[in-house]
Amino acid sequence: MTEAAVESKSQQAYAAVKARIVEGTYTPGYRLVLAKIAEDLGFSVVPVREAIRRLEAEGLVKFERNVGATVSGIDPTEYLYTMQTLSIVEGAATALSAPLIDSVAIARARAVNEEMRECLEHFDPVRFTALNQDFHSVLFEHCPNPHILDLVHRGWNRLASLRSSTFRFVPGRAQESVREHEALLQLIENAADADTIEKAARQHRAATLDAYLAQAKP
Amino acid sequence: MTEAAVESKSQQAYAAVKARIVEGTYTPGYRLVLAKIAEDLGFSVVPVREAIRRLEAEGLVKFERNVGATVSGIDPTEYLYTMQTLSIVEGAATALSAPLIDSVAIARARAVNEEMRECLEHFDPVRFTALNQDFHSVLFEHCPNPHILDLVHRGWNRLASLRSSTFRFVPGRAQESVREHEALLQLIENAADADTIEKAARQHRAATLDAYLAQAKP
DNA sequence: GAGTACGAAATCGTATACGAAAACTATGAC
DNA sequence: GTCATAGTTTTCGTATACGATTTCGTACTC
Repeated sequence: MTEAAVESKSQQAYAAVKARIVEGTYTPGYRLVLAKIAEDLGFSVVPVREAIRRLEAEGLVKFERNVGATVSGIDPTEYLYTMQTLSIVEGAATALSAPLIDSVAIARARAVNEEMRECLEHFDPVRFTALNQDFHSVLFEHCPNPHILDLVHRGWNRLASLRSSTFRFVPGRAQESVREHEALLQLIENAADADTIEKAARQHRAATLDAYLAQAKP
Repeated sequence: MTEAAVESKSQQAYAAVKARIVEGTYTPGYRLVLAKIAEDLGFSVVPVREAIRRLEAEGLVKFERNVGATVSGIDPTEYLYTMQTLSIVEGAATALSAPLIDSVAIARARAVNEEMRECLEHFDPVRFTALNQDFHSVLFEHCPNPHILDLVHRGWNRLASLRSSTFRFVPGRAQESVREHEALLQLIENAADADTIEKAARQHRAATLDAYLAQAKP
């Protein structure tokens, strides 16, 4: 079992840079200099370049010809686009998954949601965010269409790069979110029709966007 | 006006290979050898490799470590995933665009659809397919969310690589499609509510998938 | 004749190198 | 003090080169 299956360097570079973006080491606007990253990782620039372009395709970085790459993010318009798209694909993913979710998974999701409620009391927004992803991951884990699941994950990644920005935290929204989770679980338990579930899931995401917009406007 | 704005070679390579896939020169399963393509284009392998990886990210080619790239496609399961996803994103794109479509665009779309009907009489499936894209492009051209539009285009590209396969042509489906287009235009003209339009657009794509499945099963 | 082992060829993955474009800096004119 | 300009530096884009891995063909064994 000498099983190597070493990742290619470009793959490693991809994972490394992505991690730094998602965890917030590289914040939006950060200039990604190929040579510098290559040196950090001990690779040459070629695999690093490949990694960066892949991240560009996923929307995590912005690449400008002969200038270089920067961590993308920020722009409220972009946030709107991403949330709107997520609303749609998450709605679809939930509706497609719902009939395949068994009572065990429901119980698991409910436990996660309960923990989220506790996070609110102890004011732990970081853990709350992580649990929120867990919650939805449980719902989606049997999604029959991997393409849609992939789109969901891409959206999450984009949002992750904005984590510490002002976008995420709107007063009162978190409490509402926990309530919506429970309502969603009940719809799934009761085998509500796909349309109803899709609409509820879509609304769940849309409400977060609306809360942000309402706060941002005035 | 010496306006140069030369495309980068990797960009040219991307466009060239993509075109060959979409137009059917490289059919699914075709082995894309970096060195060979590079020689054809007169570039070195580096930009070609970059282009191929970009196409991989879009799902047009499949890349295997230390082995190489092949034009992807075929698999009925993959077709199902793609069509299902397209159904969702096209539905959303149509619903979002509908309020922004003016009567001029409607007339244009209707003219295209009329031409599609004529194609059926002269049995010109190639032109029919092209016009079909034109039709939907008119509907989407003012789509307020570029992310969603991008997803639509990605789906189209995937399907394009399957063009000459059995997937596309199901007896009678084309006639139905033209009728559905007209119905869709009327919904938009009458400013039907977003839900109705979304459902109709979604169904339009789903029906093609269903027709294929019904034919494939028995 | 089928299957295995080994060697040659093909192809990929990555490093290094260098020309080209952009960004920065310093200098000078007004 | 501001703007324009020329020179320097940084960083990217691509070519070339070579080691690593896989594939293919051939010979050999049973």
